[in-house]
Amino acid sequence: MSLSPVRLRDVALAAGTSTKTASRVINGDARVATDTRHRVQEAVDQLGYQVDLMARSLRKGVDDTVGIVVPTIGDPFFAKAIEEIEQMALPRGINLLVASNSRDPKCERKVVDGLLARRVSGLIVTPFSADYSFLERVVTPVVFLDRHPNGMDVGAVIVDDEGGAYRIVMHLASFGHRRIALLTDDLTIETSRLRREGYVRAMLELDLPIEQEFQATWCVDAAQAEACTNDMLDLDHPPTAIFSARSETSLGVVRALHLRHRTDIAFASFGDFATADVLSPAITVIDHDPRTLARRAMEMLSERLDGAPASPVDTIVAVEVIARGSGELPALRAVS
Amino acid sequence: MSLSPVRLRDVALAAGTSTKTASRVINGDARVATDTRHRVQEAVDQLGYQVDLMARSLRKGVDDTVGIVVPTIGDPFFAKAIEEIEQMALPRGINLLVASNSRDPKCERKVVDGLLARRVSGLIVTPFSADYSFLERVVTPVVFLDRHPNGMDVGAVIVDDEGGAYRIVMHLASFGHRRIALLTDDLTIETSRLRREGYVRAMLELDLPIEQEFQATWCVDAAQAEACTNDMLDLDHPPTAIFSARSETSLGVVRALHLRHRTDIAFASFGDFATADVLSPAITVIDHDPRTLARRAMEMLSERLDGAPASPVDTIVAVEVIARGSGELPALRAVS
DNA sequence: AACACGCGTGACAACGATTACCTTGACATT
DNA sequence: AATGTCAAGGTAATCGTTGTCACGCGTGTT
Repeated sequence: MSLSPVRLRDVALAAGTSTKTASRVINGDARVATDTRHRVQEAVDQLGYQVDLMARSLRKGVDDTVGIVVPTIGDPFFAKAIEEIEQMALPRGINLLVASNSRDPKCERKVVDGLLARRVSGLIVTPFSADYSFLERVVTPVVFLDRHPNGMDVGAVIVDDEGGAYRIVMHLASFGHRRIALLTDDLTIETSRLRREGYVRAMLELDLPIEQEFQATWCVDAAQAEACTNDMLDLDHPPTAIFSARSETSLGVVRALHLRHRTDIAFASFGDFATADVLSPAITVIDHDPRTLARRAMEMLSERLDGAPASPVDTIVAVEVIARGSGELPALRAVS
Repeated sequence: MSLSPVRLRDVALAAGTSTKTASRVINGDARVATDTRHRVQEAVDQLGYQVDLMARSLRKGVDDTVGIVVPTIGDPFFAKAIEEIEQMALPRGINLLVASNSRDPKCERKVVDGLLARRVSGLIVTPFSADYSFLERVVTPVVFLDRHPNGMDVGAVIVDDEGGAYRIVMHLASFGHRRIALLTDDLTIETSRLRREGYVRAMLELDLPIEQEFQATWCVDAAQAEACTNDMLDLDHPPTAIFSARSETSLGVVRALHLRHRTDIAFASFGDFATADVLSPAITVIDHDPRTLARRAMEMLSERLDGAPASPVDTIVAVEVIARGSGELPALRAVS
């Protein structure tokens, strides 16, 4: 029935000690006589004993496990982040519980509660749009990744969304573009909102009009982004440059431009993607590496696990523009 | 200290029952009077009680958790597979422990042992190259995904690697190619080996020579694939068509071809990738959907959890060739 | 000589839920 | 009326490990 019928008591019996002493050996407690330690070690090896982590966790009150919640696991950005965190956790003997909130606020709370009920020692969460204030009453350390939670005033590990967007729009404009379109995901998502703010700031500073027709602010996937791009290009006065605020939507834009053979439209993407440098023209992007973000988050969580208090200050990861060609296409002289 | 100071005894106390009855209500046992059930329910809601899953798991002997082990989490193929499994597990209240074996046989055993020590109720494993015979003595159900384990004679959920590779090579040949190169990952990996076998079968059947110079059989990443492609193209008699047996390596091939502006070389990839249909020419691929594979694996695991015995028979998922252009480029007349 | 102290160790009680087993009373059956 | 059946609920043991406390012993201190 049992996974392995070998219990600590069996080890203790074989070594001729009490379970407590065997436990000490296993936990590397220094206060054990060398020869006793030896006998226990031998019994462990011979019997093939393995701790029952469930029992350990119950006794200790926490589980050596970190939970991570992201909107979608399949998104390459989050997949890479998960990978990085797993790599950092593994050597410390920490396991990773992965869950997605499925971009659904209802699901979101349930998923986090489920992880907490499992007594994870810590949590890394990319919030979607649920209210997270309930976490204030929870002692489990939580680090927020990529966005701030609603209803909670706490620091997060984020990238410079606003600044990056601002810079890339300025970049596009420096090639003569005045009609710059914006594609974003759902604006209730903080990253989308901030990137839009960067876009707006740049446009205002440049004294360029923010046309309603050039604002596609609800593209949740590549297909929608493609449709929106097509719509914009069909306008009487279409944009000459496009800024897509997310890798996923960028795929849609690229697809639309490609199918229409519009190699004259300038394009820049917030977020790199696999073949961005191989397309013709190669895609200019703002690189924001999920691994860096993840690493910072895990470091912060480790500190919290060691007792550091939650910081109200953000950790902001810088981003950089990678010019590859698509963002440097000049604006053609206006037709009108 | 505790996550939530509310224990089952508190609920029982508030409802005026024994913990046993409260437990019955929580576990949906029918043998509870409606009004008692009501009182307990109320106490649960009011106190905000949540089961301690650690305690439950210790008592029950298993944890409502499924572990998944893949070579690399960041690989889009496995990321999608993980996503699918998580989506299937969530509604059943099953959590997902994700771990990677880091393509390292030493790590592999440790990772699986760690998950078993956690008393997961089941395991889905994409084996790398460790010996898995130790699992024969383990009662936890394990389903193998994408490959068979070494040292164990058991069914797995796999795709038709050999057949798919065979078909795509025949496809390339039907456009006049005789000099067809092969790029694979490490051949100790079953998928790589089988895809190579499909290639070999096709070549033999077509009576085409299998040139050593056209076999790059150790491309673990895109960079190596790119280098190998460049080497081949620099040969005196380079290939006119290339078959890459893995998405990751395909990215390298695409990069090499693109940078050399070689739009004359035919190319096909085992495994689709994000912008394959947007490149010029668009990339012909063998589509093998990670979600389908994952779904089958999870279904099989569910059956095993319900007591079904391990099947020695494979579940083979069919694959299909998606012709997009790059694989239909004709062979130019030989120069010699 | 009395005392405190550190060390190695073990007995025992948690941790919080489930489960095997038991009691009780209501009702049906003979 | 006696008995059997079954629903509803309780008691105490238990899952495997670790923390608390106490013990015996040798040593250095006063």
